[in-house]
Amino acid sequence: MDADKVFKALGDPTRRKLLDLLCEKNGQTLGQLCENLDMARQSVTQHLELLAAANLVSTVRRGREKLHFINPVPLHEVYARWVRKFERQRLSLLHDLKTELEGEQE
Amino acid sequence: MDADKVFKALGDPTRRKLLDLLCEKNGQTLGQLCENLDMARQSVTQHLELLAAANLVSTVRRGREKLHFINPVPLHEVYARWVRKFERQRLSLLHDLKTELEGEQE
DNA sequence: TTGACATGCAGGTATTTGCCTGCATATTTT
DNA sequence: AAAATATGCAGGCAAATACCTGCATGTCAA
Repeated sequence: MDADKVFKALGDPTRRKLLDLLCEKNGQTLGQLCENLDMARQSVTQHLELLAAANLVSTVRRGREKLHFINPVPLHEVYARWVRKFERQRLSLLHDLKTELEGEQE
Repeated sequence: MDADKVFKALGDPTRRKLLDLLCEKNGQTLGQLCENLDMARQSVTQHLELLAAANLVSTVRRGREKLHFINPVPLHEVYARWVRKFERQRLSLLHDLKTELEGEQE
């Protein structure tokens, strides 16, 4: 998994909205997704390409349509490998120092 | 919490490295952080400003130094409010459809 | 007080990004 | 086959981004 691509992909609100849309209804076509995204089709395509590069979305061709499916695995991996360690960190010691110092000056 | 700022802040590898550095040793000065980040001090400052804007880092002045502290709360909030719903989603029905369709063409 | 040190401020530039339009291709429908 | 539909490809532009350098300010120590 390329964590950088995942974070980059999530860094844009349009792309997060695309994931939201696919979360509501998986397997939507490009056209369907465009209906909810006040911008040109080609822009949506580019966003979807980035999501696909991050492996957050995979596609299936069905005739002239292209169906888009969300893949939650990279999200979970990013959380498990990266976010988690910040959550359960014992920052308390230095956090107390910080709070103390803040009390001095604020 | 401004989720957009948090995602934006996390979208850059340098800023994630800054969080990593602060995770290893909280309360570091700008100078200390620069030592680990092969780029000009001013660039690091700008990255730290973005992290602060996302409330991922808070600072305390101590004399001529500026101490940087990591704040894991926005990370947890982003996970709880946004990432989580993708993890425990029942994408199975349509996922099965997708798998089936993939089988047809691949 | 003077010099060394830590950071702040103000631009300047090259690259990336997000968006667009115009035309091409592929598939279905009539 | 021809028209309608769904998507792909190529290029172009403005704004944002990630860097930088040079100078200013504030703080500590000799």
